[in-house]
Amino acid sequence: MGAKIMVVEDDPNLGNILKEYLDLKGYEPTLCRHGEEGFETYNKQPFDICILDVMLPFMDGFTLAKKIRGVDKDIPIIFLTAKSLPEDRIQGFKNGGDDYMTKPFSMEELSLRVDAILRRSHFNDVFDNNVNEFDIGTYHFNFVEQMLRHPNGDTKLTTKEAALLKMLAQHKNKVLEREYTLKTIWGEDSYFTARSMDVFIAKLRKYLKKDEQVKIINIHGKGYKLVDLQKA
Amino acid sequence: MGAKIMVVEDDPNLGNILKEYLDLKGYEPTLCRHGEEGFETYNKQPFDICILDVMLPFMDGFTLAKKIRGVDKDIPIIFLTAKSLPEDRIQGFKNGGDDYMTKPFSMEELSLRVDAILRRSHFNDVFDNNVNEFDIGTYHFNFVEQMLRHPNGDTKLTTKEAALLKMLAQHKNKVLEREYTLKTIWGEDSYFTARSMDVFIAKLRKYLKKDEQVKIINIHGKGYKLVDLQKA
DNA sequence: AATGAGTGTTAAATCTTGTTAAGCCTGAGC
DNA sequence: GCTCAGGCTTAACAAGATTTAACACTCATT
Repeated sequence: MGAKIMVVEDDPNLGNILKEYLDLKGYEPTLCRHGEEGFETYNKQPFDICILDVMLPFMDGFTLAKKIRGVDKDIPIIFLTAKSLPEDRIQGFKNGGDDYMTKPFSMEELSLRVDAILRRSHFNDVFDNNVNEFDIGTYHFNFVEQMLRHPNGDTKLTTKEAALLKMLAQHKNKVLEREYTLKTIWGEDSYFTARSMDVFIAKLRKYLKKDEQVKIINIHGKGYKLVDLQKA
Repeated sequence: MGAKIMVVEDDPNLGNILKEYLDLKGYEPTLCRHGEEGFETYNKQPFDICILDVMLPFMDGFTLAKKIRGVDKDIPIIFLTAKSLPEDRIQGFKNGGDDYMTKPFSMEELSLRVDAILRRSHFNDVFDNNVNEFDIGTYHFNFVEQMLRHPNGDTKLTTKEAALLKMLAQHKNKVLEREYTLKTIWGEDSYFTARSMDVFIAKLRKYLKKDEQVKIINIHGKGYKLVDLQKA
C-alpha cells in the first residue's frame, strides 16, 4: 500500500508522465486537470500528500493550496513551477508548501523528495499498522480480536473503541492529536465527531481503571496521551 | 532563541554569512569547519537540525551524515553543494537527507526550507523529551504524571502548568527567556500569550510556596529564573 | 519625580473537556 | 415487515483549563 498522492497538473503530457512514474514507484497517484477539480477530488477521498502545479487554469496552485489547508491543515504540499526565480520559490514556502520544484525536474528527485517529506509526516503511522497487539501496563490489548485482557477480567471492545485504543497505543507516552485521530477514525473533524470521540475516551478510561499506572490524560487543545508509567 | 542548528561548512566566507543570517532569523547556529569537528560537536550538545556542506576536507558531508544518523536516527539534515547535477541531488536524498540545496542559493529560501522541515519534526514538541523528573528543593516534579509532589501535600498540574514548570526546571538557576518559552509552549510570541504566561507564572509561584528555598524570580525584560537555593 | 514599558495578581469570560443519558440507526432474528 | 439489541451519535449540563481584562505595582530612563 503506497502513499496516496494527489497530482494537479494541467499539461496532459507532464501529468500523465508523472502519474505513470509515481504508479511505477508504488504510490497511488490521482491526477486532476485543474484547481477546481483538484479541490473537489480532495474532499472526496483522503490523500497523504499533494503535488500542485502553480500555474493552473481557473484557480492557481497557491489558491488551491490555501483551500486544501483550510480543510486539512497538516497535509504536505509540493509545488511545481516553470519559473525558477528565488522569489517564486519563496512564495511557495510562504504559501505553506513543504517543498518546491522547478521544471524541468528529475522524476527520481521528485519521488525522493516525496519520500523525505512522508518520512516526517503522519504517513509513517500507516507502516506500523501490522502491529496489532499491545502491552499497556498490566493489560494486553489485541486489536484484531477487539479484546482488552487483564488478569482481573477481560473487556470486549466495540470497533471504534478498539480503533481509538489502537491509535493511543501506537503513540503510547506521546501526544495523539485530536485532529489527526478524528480524520483517521471518523473521516472528518467537526464539532460532533469531536464530542463523539470524547465519549469514547470516557469509555476507555473506565475500562483502564484496573491499573493505576495506566492513564489517558488530556493535552488541552491538542489531544490525548496514553501514559504507561510502567514503561516510562 | 530558536531551533539549534549545526552548520558544517569549510568555506569561511559562506560559513560566516550563513551563521550570521541564521542568527538574525532567531535560530541558534553553531558553525564547524570540517566533518570531524562537526561530529565531535554533535556529540557534545543537542541540535534540532543539521546543514552540511557535501564537499568538506577530511570527511565529506555524506559520511558525516551517516555518522550523525548513527547517533540520532531522526535528526533532519539539509545538504549544500556546488554541483547541481540531478544525480548529485539524488545522492543527497539517498544518504538520508531531508533536503538538498545547490550553491549559490538564497538565504531566505534556506531559512524557509529549515522552517518547513522543523514544522514536521518533533522540534516543537515539549511533550516528547527524555528527562521528565526533577528535584526542586523539597519538591519532586514528575512531568509525565503532571504531579508536583511535596511531603506537605501534592499538586496536580494542568498541561500548560506542567510544560512551563518543565522548561523552568530544565533551566534551573539559569535564565529562561520569555520569547523562547512562548514560542515553544504557545507557538507564538504576542502580547496576549505573554500575559497568559505571566498568569501561569503566578500560579506556579503559589504551588511552590511550601519551600522557602525555591523561587521563581523575574529577570526584567528577559524572562524568569527558577532558583533553588538548596542546590546553589 | 514623571514617563512608559514590563510585571504581579485576581477575577471574569471563553473555550475545551468529562460524563451521563437519551436518541437514532442498523442488522440479526423472528 | 417488525422488534430488539448493540453501537454510535447527539444533547445537555458540569467541571476544568486557558485566555482576556483590569488595575496595581515595579523598573529603567530621563
